Amino acid sequence: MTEKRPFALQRRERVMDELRRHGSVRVQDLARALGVSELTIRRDIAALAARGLLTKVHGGATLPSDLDPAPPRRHRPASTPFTIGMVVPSLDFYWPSVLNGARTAAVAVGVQLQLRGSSYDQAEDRRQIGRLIDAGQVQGLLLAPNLEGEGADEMISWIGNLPVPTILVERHTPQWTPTPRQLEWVRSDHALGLEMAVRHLHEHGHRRIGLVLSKGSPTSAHLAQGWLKACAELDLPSEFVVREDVALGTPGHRRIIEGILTRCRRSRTTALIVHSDPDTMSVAQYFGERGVAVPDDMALVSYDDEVAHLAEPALTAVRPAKARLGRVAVDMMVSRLMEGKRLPPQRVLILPELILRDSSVKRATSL
Amino acid sequence: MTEKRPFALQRRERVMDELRRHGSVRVQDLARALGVSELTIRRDIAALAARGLLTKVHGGATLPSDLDPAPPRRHRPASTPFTIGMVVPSLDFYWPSVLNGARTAAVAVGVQLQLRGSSYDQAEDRRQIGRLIDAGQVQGLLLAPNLEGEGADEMISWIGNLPVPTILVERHTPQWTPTPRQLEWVRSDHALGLEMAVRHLHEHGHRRIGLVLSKGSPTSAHLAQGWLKACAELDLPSEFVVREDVALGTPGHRRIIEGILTRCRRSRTTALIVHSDPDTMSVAQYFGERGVAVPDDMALVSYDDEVAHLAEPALTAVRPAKARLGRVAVDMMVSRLMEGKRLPPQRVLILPELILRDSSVKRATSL
DNA sequence: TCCGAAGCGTTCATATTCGAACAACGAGGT
DNA sequence: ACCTCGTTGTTCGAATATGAACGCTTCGGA
Repeated sequence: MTEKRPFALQRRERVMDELRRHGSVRVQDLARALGVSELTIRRDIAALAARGLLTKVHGGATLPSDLDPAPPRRHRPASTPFTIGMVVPSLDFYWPSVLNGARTAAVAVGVQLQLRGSSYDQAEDRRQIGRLIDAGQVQGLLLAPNLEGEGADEMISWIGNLPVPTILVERHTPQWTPTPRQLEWVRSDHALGLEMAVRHLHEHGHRRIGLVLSKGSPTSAHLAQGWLKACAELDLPSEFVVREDVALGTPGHRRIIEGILTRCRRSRTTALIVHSDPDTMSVAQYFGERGVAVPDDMALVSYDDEVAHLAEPALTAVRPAKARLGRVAVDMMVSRLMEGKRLPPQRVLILPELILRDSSVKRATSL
Repeated sequence: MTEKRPFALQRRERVMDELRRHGSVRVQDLARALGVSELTIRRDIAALAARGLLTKVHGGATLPSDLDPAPPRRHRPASTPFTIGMVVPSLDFYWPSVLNGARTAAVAVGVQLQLRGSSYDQAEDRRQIGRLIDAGQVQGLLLAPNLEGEGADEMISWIGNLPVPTILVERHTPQWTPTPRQLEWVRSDHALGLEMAVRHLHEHGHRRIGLVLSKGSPTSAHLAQGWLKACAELDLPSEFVVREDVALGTPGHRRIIEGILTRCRRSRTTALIVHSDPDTMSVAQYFGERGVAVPDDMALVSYDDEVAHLAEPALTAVRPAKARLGRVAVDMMVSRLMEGKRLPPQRVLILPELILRDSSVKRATSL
């Protein structure tokens, strides 16, 4: 069996990923987690530090800090001393990739990016945004606040009246917003992503398809919408929708998946689209245990391609272009800061991609 | 079956495929799997890396990563020998401003722009597009074809299969398009523009508003849609819609306007939104002749701010950001040409602006 | 202030991978 | 038939990635 050790670059990506998630990393932990010597990790960290992507500290590394005694020798024409604030609801799910793209873009155009983690809670969103504003350091804001439920309208109008330009990321508003200027946003077209998944399965003969949505996610609404649209257009039954988290850690997930399996059998459903890779992997695993072969007995498509390629079989997945999202957001903000109000508001949809792997169609070509 | 070794191109497809599936590939595995020498695989990887489709690492390759120490070619400031073709349906109405923006952007980034005028006719569109393709001079196309009526679906799939990347301008498609890649577009959010006009009038007390749409324009559909949406949201009657051209040159325009006036009086309509400046001016003029004061007896908002400021009184108007549109289209195409397929498809809405002048509200400040 | 331990980085060793140079091969064109 | 051009394979010295050893540095408590 071939050594299944990740490449150096992947290791470094992992370092940056851990950093974004936890703000700091320890050499020891990483060495253990990746199964390499500490020295190797140190070398990785040194390389990343040399490019100003992190700050080396005794025992590990942290996010780049201005207090870093070794200043990054980036010879960028820092002609735009802008600082952009960014508030995202989570630092360990979905958003790290977005931040990655944002950071890269920021470095490329020479602006600072100031990050705040929030939660999926409106009060917390406002607190974090308020902190950034009050500090007076940021000239623009990229926000992904919670815009569901009660306070949505008020939140929108609050955001629209902030003293600095604002762009929503992965959020959208009613078409018209009661703000001095119409709010701008950039978001993934999740509805289209789901539609792509449905059409892919339809093309391969599936006529009864199920949808498993995670419970709390703001994307669920878009996914459901795309689902309904696709089913209507293709003349498929659209009643099979489950709204449950079924990832491995969830209490009772086995019982829930068993329920899904039963329902699939009863309705002769031959394909499932599941939101979030961990959930899909959990489903795939349970199905495997119960003798349901993927993709032969049941085709699976995951939504949100983070770790789908690590599953066995590798999962076909819809991949929102998260890095691009972050990049476009930063670019838009920079344009706005440079051109000011002259620039008409703009709303951008980034289309996801469908990555074909092994969980939806039997491979024609074998290794 | 003969041991048929795949062609180089297929091999590279395979590399990319494997990459998408598993996130990384190693030279050894591929060489073994494809029955070629490692060097060959390395050469493939090098070629793909040069196009930015993957990141080379010791031992194999990974998906393009921002940590790539050898980043793709930064755009050469002087020598981007791209030529972008652009086909627009008219050279004397609406489109000149768009072309202006496109031309400016093209000059700014150093690409050629090759222009073709078409008509609002599908056959002519295809002929013009075909000519550009056949000449073999253009690397990308910005198109504004007629996508209404019968042949729309076929037109869309024809465009989606052209051998060069394509971006629709001021057009849109069904969310999902039956094309290898989802079509991209950039367009004005006319529906929102009209909604802004309605809300503006509503804010100033108007409760019975009329809409005059021009007959042949592809924007009419969007305007009608925004109209219905706004009226529904504001709880206004939405039945007053006229679809007639009423500009000064139109035969019978006085009779039509007289009809509109009568209808306004009967339904106690106090505000009109009229598509196209010349039509609005014509209405304003006729109303003036008939003793209907603008804005006191009748508020007017024009759609499409070309000459609205020249009217007397100056017309409040919704202004689609046409120059911006052209510029964004060119920028998008340049990104696509430089970054290739790596770039996920993108769809952009440019929001119009409402320009307040004298035809909709009595000026508070009187001289 | 000092001390021990954990962490760090230099140097060397080793396995692996890379790519330049040249040879071999095969498909088209003349 | 011949040539040419582009692709592929082989060989081999160079480059790279990693790890072990060992002395130096830094940290955090006494």
